[in-house]
Amino acid sequence: MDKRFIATDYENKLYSFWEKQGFLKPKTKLKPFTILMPPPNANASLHAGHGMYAVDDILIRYKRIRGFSSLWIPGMDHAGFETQYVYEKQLKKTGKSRLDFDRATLYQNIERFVKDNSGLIYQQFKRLGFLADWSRSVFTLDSAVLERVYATFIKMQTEGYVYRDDYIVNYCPFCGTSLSELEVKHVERIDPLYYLKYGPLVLATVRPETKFGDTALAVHPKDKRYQQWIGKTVDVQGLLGQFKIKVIADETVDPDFGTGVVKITPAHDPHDFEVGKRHHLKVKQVINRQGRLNEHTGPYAGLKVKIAREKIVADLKQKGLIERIDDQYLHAVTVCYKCGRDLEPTIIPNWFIKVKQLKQPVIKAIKDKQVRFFPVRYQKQILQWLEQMHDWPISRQITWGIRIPAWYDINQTNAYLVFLNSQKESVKGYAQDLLKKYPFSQIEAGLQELSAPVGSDYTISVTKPEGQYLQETDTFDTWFSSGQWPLVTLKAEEYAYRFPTDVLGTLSDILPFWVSRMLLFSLYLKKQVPFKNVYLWSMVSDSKGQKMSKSKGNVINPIELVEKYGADAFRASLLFGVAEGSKIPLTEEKVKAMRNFANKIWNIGRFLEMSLKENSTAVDQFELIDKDLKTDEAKLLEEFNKLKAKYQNQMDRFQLSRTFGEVYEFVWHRLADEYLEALKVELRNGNIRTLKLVKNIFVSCLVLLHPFMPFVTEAVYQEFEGSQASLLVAKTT
RNA sequence: GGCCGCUUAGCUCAGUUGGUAGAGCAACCGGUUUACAUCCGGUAGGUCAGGGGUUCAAGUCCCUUAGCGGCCACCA
Repeated sequence: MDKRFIATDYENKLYSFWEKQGFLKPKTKLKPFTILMPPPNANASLHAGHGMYAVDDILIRYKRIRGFSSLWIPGMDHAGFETQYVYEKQLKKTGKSRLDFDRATLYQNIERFVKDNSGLIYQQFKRLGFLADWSRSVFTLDSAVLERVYATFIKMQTEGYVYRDDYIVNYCPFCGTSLSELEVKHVERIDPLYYLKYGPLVLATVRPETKFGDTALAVHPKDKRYQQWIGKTVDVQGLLGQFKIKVIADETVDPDFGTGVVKITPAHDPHDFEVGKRHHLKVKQVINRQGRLNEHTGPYAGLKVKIAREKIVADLKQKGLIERIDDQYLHAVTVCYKCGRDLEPTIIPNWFIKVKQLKQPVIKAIKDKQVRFFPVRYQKQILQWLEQMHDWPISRQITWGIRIPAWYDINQTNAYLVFLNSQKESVKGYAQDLLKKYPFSQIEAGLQELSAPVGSDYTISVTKPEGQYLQETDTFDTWFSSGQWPLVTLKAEEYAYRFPTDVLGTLSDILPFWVSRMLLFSLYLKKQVPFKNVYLWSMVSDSKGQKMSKSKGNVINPIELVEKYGADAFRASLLFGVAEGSKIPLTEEKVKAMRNFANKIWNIGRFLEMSLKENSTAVDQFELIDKDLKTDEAKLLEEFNKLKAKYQNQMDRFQLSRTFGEVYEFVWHRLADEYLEALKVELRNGNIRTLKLVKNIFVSCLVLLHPFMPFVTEAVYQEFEGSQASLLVAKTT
């Protein structure tokens, strides 16, 4: 044995050994243990956060050693929004944009882009030693997944869970899609607050450019200052001339904000949209999806929001319609979590899932502990989130994803269409007008976008119906398909045996997006929870607890660490001394410390191997009986047995970090520092009585450590037992 | 504003039903005739955020204050 454990000499060799031995696949006819891997983005490469997938691997190996039929099924996610964003960024470098392509071509291009960039992450997972059954990998755009997603959608449609409605969504004009409430970020910002004169009243707003879409003014019903105006109509001098507007009373108006009077713009503000619904106000859109003012805004039509605002403010000032400006107004703005730009609340017809009934079984299952959360505090969080979950908008205005299988008869539906004509020019307009100028086939071939008004008839079908039908251009929200992950990864015949699966290990921040949706779909379609335990981990951060990001320049490339210190060291560093559910600071120092531990394990093995060899004749003849143990020997054995009992107990409760720490402590500071140091003296005196005992204890420790540090433990074990031996099937006490 | 969590050695953090504090890294002193210097032995360093309470005994339980963080809601 070498003086040191050189990880790179062993890792690839051992991994292919495990592969050849068939350890990536489960043994049948044993108690099942199943984990579904959270599918990483298909075009992703390994980042530090993926390191925590090691948690799954630890459990898979632990259970395998304990005699379970461990199965870890991997997969990849098409990650609609994320991927299209990355693709478009790259496209931009070539001077093009998605608008240069028809939908079908764009899809194909992204598909090729993903194909070219995928697969790398599995290679990197293998370097980390993951015992997943790669042959069973599922991609979220595989035909089996599509079938499942369509079938679910059709079932939901049939059972009345699907509807279309105009909805005010957070629309990102830059990314060209609406974002769910979970995908928006709130940032605090100082903006000017304008006090505008509306006839006899004055109101405060940060968005004067939406004034053309105002359909009411509102005050608090108990506000003494404005009682006389409630229900009345006031005459207002505006930029486009004189107009009348009604004053309404609504409880949600904060009398302390500004003057206590607010303008209601249902088309461009979520709160106003709700108020508008309550008071049956007109919805008047004045900003389009490109983030520009539209034809209802007179001279401002065509201007981008920010520029329009400046101009409008200037004109208002000139006309004396601004009372004052508070330029130190601190408020929260919703921005796109992806590109960081201001979102434009916009009315867009959307597809929705009614969740009121669907979520009830989920809440019940969680309360009944059919699913358990580790750490437990997340149980409360997900319950809180479910309680106030409202209807789920499942449509996204992006191309990369599963296209909603709804078809519109274009002669009956006056949909808004955008397509590229045969000269590759962009044409926009309503179907009825366009069909007079262009043949249907040209519209169909060049189609980029279709937006059918709410209430349009549609046909749900996986294939195109007979006639002049165009398919919905919206795709399903990524989580609509990945939410059905547990229902597309197992084979039909496995459900009786492996479902619900045992553990879902994933990042805590996708608890609402993913975990809750999987529960929802699974309980809806299978009447069962998809997994019994949810193990949540947090962000891997830098040494100061800050999130790694390119802009901060604190990104650590895990593969570099693996190359330098070994996969075991990297894995262990993410577990050692980390509280379950807390942030996981990753530092090179820590990886180094764990590399040292791997080396320690190696050298304990080396020492024992050398000692056994030197004294082989004496050792062979000597048998130590339990009752002959001296106090310190008995004590060591007792401590080890205690550790082992604790180990099992804690591992089953997912206290991985603590368990690992305790084994570390025992192996290094107890077994090596104390016992082996004492044993050295004995050996010098030719006393070999405990050598076998210590070796057995050490090998048992290797078993305990194996899930955490698979490579070094297996390497040492093979030094003892030969190159075909494996801890994964070792028979130890 | 609602719910949850955190505050322990210079840094990052452990500390399971309450029994006078630990690890890793960093620092200091000493030690290499071969298991490992990726090591061993030792030293220093904490009024366990502040205050109050329960108890024979509190880092650990209860109340409270402050600061930090997470989730949610609001934000015209």
